[in-house]
Amino acid sequence: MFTGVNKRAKNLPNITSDFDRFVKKVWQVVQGIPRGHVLTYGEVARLAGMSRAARRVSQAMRRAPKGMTLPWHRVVNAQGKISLPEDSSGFRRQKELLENEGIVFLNGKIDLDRFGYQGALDHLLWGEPPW
DNA sequence: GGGCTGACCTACT
DNA sequence: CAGTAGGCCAGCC
Repeated sequence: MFTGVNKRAKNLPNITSDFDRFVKKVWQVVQGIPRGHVLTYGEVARLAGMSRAARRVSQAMRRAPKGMTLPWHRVVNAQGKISLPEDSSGFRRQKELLENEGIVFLNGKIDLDRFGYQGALDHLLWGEPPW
């Protein structure tokens, strides 16, 4: 019986699972986030075709090949906050990268209406940068 | 298989 | 606004 049909074959890289496809889509989506804007994990998941896979987005980004340039710092949680321990080097690096793009933190939070998905649309439609 | 852990999210108090 | 509860699902014992 083929009980393993739907299982991911770790040792057979040419067999791609739904999750593998999701991972690659996440890379594309993240690479498409314009400078000076952010998306939430949930939005990235939805744009990558799995609306309930927000917790998988970080996994996907960590899997990016070494040479690949991913603006991973442009992904934050739904509260507009950096989802890393505040005392970690990763937190400081992400915050610095975002601030270098003109993103403003207010009480440790990014205003998603300005810098998030909707803000990016407004920017495209009206040509008014949020910064 | 079972249990536990996350760079999460939404809904509800 | 803060805190909680339940849901989510791949990966790693």
